[in-house]
Amino acid sequence: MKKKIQVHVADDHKILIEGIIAVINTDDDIEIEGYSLTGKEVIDWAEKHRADILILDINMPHYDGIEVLKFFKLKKINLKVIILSSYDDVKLVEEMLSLGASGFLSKDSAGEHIINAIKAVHEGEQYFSDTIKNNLLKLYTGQKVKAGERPESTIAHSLTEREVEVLKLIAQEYNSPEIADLLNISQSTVDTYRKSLLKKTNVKNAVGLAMYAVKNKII
Amino acid sequence: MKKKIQVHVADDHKILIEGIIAVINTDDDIEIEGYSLTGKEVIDWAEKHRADILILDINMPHYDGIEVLKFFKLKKINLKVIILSSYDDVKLVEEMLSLGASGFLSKDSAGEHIINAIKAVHEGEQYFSDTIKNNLLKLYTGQKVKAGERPESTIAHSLTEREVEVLKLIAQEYNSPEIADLLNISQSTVDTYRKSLLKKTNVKNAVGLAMYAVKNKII
DNA sequence: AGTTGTCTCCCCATTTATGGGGAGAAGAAA
DNA sequence: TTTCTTCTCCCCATAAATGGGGAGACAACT
Repeated sequence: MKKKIQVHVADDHKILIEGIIAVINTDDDIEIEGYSLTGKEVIDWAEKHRADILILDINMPHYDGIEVLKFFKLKKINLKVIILSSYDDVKLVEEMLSLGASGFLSKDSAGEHIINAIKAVHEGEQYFSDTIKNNLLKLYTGQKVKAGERPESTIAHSLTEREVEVLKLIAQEYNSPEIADLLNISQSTVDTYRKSLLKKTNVKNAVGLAMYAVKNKII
Repeated sequence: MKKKIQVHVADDHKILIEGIIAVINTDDDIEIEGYSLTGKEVIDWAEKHRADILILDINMPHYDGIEVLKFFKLKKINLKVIILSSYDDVKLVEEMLSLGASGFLSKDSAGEHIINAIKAVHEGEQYFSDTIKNNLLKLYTGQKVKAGERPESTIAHSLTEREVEVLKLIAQEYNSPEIADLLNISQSTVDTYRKSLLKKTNVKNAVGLAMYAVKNKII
């Protein structure tokens, strides 16, 4: 008998985990190795255990999916990861690809796609659910992409370190005088960063910057 | 044979719906009437169909759970609703209670609780999952609550409809002149709403308002 | 040696936002 | 009827944010 594909599931919503387990149990080639409810649990698990595939939610308490992927990269843990993302997370696909993710499943997609994703990724392929593919298309329309090239990132336009620092503080309701004080620079400098942040992120005002920070998980 | 309890499920994540259906199918007294993937679908469904219990996610595209409840109230649709909430939504419990919700299930809780919740609510009781109860306790610690009285809301201080409208627009990067134009009111009025929003939500500035809107799923 | 990027600071001006107050009209609730 | 809430608008003033420009110091890279 062929060895079954071992799958570990990480999501903070237990009901969703139960759903995935229920779906996976309908397939004879795959079995659940276990599950984790927080990013920390995933990291702890990964240090002592192994599975063929990890299904990973991005948005979890106590270390989110991105941090988990970074940890794997740092520790050179080689594990095939399928990202389970909600519609908002699509913009992070590139970052997650570069961090070693192999597949992307939208939570909107039907459970049956999980099976296909697991099998494809297990064979070494990449897998993107239709919803994700459509959202990616929307995101990149207007950008010409030559074959073999990756499109330029539309987001996180290489903000500099200092800009990110200022952005974080703006998103935490600090105003310019306060930020100047916290970073030990003049208010003029802070205002200069505000201007460059507005240009680079292409938003209208501080509220836009805060929303940008949220969407790009900068805070 | 006793008639089974008919349940309709509304959530934008199909996998989660499948999980709930799988759990519910383990119980002989309950059966799934159908499901909806957006708030709009729920409203359309409610106009023509009926079930005993609706399990409703708060955070959905195209009319969120709150709006669905408001619609029910407006149309005097009498349907027992169990809210399926993620950890962030707890602060909205009071608002949803006043809108007629009968139960609150955390997505963190195990699937078995769904069965208990459905049966309790069907008997006319209220049901709160432990996670929700704990979070509510945290929220209200420090406030003395006399028996029989409802604690005063610490947040979401019953923002008025108009305030919520303005808040949504602020969180979408509109400034006061633009909001005045969009709502056909004077800029003075918009600024009055800004002030009352700042007081009620206890944040420092427009960025804080936007973050409040995000946290409370108002946008 | 020259270019480029980042960090730092300043000038100017205008527009927005914030903070305090008051107040009328309409409707709901007590 | 009186009270309360909500929505609407205004006055005042100061603080903050935005938009344009320039510019020096320093490190890294070509």
